Parts: sequence; structure tokens; C-alpha cells
Amino acid sequence: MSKKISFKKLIVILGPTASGKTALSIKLAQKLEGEIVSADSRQVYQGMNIGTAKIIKKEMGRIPHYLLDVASPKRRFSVAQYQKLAFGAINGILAKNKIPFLVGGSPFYIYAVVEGWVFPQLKADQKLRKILEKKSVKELFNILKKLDPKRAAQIERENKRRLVRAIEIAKILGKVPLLKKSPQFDCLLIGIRKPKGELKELIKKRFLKWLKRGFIEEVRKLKKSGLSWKKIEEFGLHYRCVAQYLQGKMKYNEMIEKSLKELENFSKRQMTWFKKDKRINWLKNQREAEKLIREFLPTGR
RNA sequence: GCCGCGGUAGCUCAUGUAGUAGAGCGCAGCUCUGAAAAAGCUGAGGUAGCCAGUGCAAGUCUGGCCCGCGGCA
Repeated sequence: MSKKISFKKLIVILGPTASGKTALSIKLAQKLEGEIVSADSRQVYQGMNIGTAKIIKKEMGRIPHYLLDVASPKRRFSVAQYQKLAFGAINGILAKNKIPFLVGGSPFYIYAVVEGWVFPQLKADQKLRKILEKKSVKELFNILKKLDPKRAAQIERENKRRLVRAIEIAKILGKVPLLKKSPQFDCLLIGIRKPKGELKELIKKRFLKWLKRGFIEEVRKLKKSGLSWKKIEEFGLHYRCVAQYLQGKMKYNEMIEKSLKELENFSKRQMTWFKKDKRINWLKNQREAEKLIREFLPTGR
């Protein structure tokens, strides 16, 4: 049974922000009759384009892209939703006999798909969350401990967000089930990484380009469309910085500096996921990627 | 030149009455069960400007010197 599943091949292109995943994926998809599924937790939102480095039509080179603009920034989106949509998109591509490429830099999203995490079937309960958020981490920890001592023992007790989610689950299911993995695809993981200094340069160049292209206007538009500053700030990184700048909480230069810092730190956080994954084939050049993929795919392709 | 204020971690600064120093940011590393570009954790960094004095004990008191900032002339 699991043998059959393993025939479904998925090529994953990952790496830190600004490392060049998009450009590479287009080239590979064109050569290998592929279609692209984005694995990016912010590119899913409509109206967040410049600051998410979302690919534009012109750059797609006729390669179909999925999982872009699938959610309104006004509503809360989640990994579970993402996973469901991604599974659908990938299976759709496979059904057309094309090769699916999962491309992105959101590790949580990537691994949810690659490893087939089975999430507890419980949507976020915003009402409950609002109530719980008023409590201290200590109180929350004690609540969880009563509901599910096992989960309490391993959870980060200072992390309110995770405590709340755990309680949310344990309250209904009695406990937080262990994370099950049910991989749907046979994955080839290809990683792009750059020396630290070089990546820093790339991040900077790209951010300055975004500013020229109207990134600030983009954030202003999000606000005008009805999003609260708080909500925009929660998109994180440079979205947070620009939101604060527009509220007058930060000077222009500060905003740039802080944004770059945030992006650099983000790239490090991404790498803490990727570094420990031995399955990743770290790339030296594009030719190597092609070779890896051709070896991976069933003969005849 | 005179008066005032200051010189403590890479940066900005805390450290009543003297008892060998802390925070935020930065840096390094990490965690990851429906917010994940989120949220959280851990760690490394200081002979307290320099020299002398008083004290059992000085970042903390006294004197001198050096450096920075503000004011007066």
C-alpha cells in the first residue's frame, strides 16, 4: 500500500530567503515539464506581492503556479489549510502527468507537506483563544498540566501561543495526540544556500528594490483595505517594520535597518530547520540540480 | 581658560546608604502538533577611562590625569 504512494514523486526546492529559489525553479520546471507549488506562508495572501517577492505573470514563463493568492489577508490562514491545498495542487499536477515542484522558504509549511503531518482535526477557536490569552503562562501551563500532563511535560512552558493551542486541543480531545506523519510523496529535497555575507548582500539589494517598486505603498494599501496595524505587524519582518514606520513609531532609516536585520535573522531561523535535515541535497550549481532530478525521476522522463 | 555633566558588555543605558555588576538591542546557538515571515528558549561577552589614596572591602568615597558632551567667556 505504501509502495504505491512512493511512486508519487515530488521535487522540493528550498533555502533561505533571497537565495534564488524562484529563478531556479522556473528554469528547472521549463526543462522538465514541471509545475510549481509555492511553499510560502505569506505569498498565499492576496495583496502581499512586493514584500513577499511573489513571482509575477511575466516571470512565470508559462509555468503554472499554485498556492499564490489563495487567501485573504483579512482572514486567518493556517498550515493545515495550506497542506490541504498543497496536496490538492500536487495531486492535480501529477494527474496531468507533469512534475510537481514544491518551492519555498517556509519550513513549517514545507515539512507539513513533505512529511505529511497529520494535524488534529480541530480548527482554531478564536473565542477560546481570546479568553486564554488573558491568562499568564503559568496559569495556562497549569491548565494544560491538568488536561494533558504528558504534553505539558514536553511543551515550552513560556510559550503562550503553543500553550493555548495545546489546551484548545486537549479540551476537546482529552489530550494532544502525538504527531503522526503520513508522507504522501516520494520527495527529492534540493537546497540552495549562500555564504552568510553574500546572502546578507542579496537580502539588502532585494529589499531596496522592493522599496523602489512601492513596497511602502503596498503596506499602506493593506491598511486602507481594512486591516488593523496590529494585524499587519503580525505578518512580521519588514511588514512589521513598515507598519510601525507608517504609524510614526520609526524613522525611515531605522525602518530599513530594522527590516534588513529582521530578514537576516529570519534566514538564520530558516536554516536551523534545514541544517539538520540530512535528506537535503545542497546545490553547487544548476546543472547539478538537473542531474539529481533526472536520477530521481522514473526512467523515460 | 572657566563652570557643569558624563566615561560600566559590540551599542544605548541601569546599578539607594561601598560588599568583585545587570537590562534592552546586537552576536552565537536552539525549539517547533491548525498564527510559523509567528511565538518562545539558551548561551558567550565587562580587570566598571587611567593612576594614586582612604577602607577589611571601591564602579560606588577622595585627589590627580586623560577623553567626550553642554554652557560661559
